[in-house]
Amino acid sequence: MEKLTNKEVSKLLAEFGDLLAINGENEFKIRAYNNAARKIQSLEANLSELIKEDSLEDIKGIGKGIAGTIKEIFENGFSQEMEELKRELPSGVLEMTKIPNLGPKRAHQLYYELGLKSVAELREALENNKVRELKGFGPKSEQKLLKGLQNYKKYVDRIIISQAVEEADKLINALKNSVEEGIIKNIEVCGSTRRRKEMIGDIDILVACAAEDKESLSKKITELELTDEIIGAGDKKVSIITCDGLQVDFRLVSSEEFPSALHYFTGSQAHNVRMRQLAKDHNLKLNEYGLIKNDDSRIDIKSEEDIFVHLGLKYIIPELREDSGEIEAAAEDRLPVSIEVSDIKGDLHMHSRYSDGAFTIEEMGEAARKRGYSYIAITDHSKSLKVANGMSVERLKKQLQEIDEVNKKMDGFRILKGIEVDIMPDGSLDFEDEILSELDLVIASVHSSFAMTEEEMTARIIKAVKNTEVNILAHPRGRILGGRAAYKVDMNQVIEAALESNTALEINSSPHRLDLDDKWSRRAKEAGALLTINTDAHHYREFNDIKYGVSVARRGWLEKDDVINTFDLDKLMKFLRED
DNA sequence: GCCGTTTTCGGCCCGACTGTTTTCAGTCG
Repeated sequence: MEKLTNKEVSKLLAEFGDLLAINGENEFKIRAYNNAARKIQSLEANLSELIKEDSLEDIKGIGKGIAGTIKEIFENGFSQEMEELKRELPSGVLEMTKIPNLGPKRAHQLYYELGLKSVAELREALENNKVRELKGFGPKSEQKLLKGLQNYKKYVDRIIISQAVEEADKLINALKNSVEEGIIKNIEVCGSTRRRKEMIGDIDILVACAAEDKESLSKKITELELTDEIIGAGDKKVSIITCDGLQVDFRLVSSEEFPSALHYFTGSQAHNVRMRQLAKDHNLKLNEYGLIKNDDSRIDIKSEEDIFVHLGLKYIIPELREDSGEIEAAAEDRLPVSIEVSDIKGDLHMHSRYSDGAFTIEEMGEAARKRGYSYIAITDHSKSLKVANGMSVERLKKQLQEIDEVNKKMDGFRILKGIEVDIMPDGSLDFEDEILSELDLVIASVHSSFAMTEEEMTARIIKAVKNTEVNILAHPRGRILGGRAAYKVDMNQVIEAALESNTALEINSSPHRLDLDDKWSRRAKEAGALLTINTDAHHYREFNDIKYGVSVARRGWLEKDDVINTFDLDKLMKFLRED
């Protein structure tokens, strides 16, 4: 049977939790399942390995019961208890809980008191005013649910991080422009956007202002041109849906509360739960308004960092706040010294007009030099990638001459001769080794025949990685966010091969790829492999995407020395010349 | 269901907003 992925198991556990909730089970039991689902989702190791080692119960939050359920799901593809629950509850009831403002309790009521088994039946009951007769429902609930029913599928599911950052900037500027200067004391995007997750579900914006301005500011938010629908609006919290179908939550606090609100609102939820427990252990209470002692007096908090310090921790950057070991590491002073954009000395993956780029070699070089880089590599596509105007041997040789010419004009800056060579289905490369050996740097990547078995694809990629001419494996898993799933490949084996053959694994900074992702980057580092963060730019504007790649690296616990393009030119060349 | 430098039983993060209520439950983050 096909192995289930961590993600699929996580989804099943969460679904189990939802089913239990609809059935009115103990809320802490439900929480345990949801907690376990989150743990599995953010797990680095592969579940099948943990099952083999019988070490599931080592994960905090997973005990005998849930470990048993996971094993059962793995062996049989389903859990007996879950199937029984599903038999009791039609799938439409679970679907109902996806409608805004309709949770498990009310779904339970609708099913057991009105016998509603599907979203369609719910709609009919709402239209016939049947629902308002239930206890706890009324005419307003009826209207809200009808509206939610229209929209619940229309809303955007998730957007990529770059879109979220742009959208947040737009909203922040729009709000700033709608009020007098000085009203907004501080404003910051929080949530998963601040943690720089690769995909974002909704946007959270924190605003500091004076108490007397809260009401008018709340009103301003609901009146923004970008606001399509108001979900809720109080003087502390406003939730809207934008014209693009994106949910945005605003929180309004005082300047004094801003640091603790910033921490709270940045999350992740799992990180916050741990931090609040930790506060409790210190006989304190942590919430969005501050760190509060038992006698209700506040501890003076000037910055987010102060919160960590008061709880005996080193400062944890937002990218690491996922409850994946950062709190323990902060307590023991072994957090990584996270890599920063300013550590990057050059970009080793980009395209010029020789293939599918928009600019000449000189234009790309000049733009990179202006950015403050000390080197770049021009890495156009090889011949078989016809859709991207892949180069023949002759054009490659012409390009090498041109790079020599341009380098003569560049002072204190170097353009490396590179190529992005296709990995053919049999694992061979699209150019002979003899030609590749003339280059400073060879990137290998897969652009065709994605639908191979895991064994075939793994063998294909490992063969390329082990070729001594290859220095970098680009976008190793081939995924396009929101577009194409990663091809099937055993990354653990690829990482081992990269380590043995001194090949760097790329974090491709294109916000559509972000490949490797945070988890695999962390895994690669732990295995001792080296990485490289590049933009794959086809336009020099895309050099700016490097920040997204660096965010992935930060989320993956990477430090400067794990990434070859933080090296100065001499050290980099030494790495490239080693086999 | 999970967990334990006071515990194997009795807790489990904390708060905002809404609608239905007359003090609160449900939903959401």
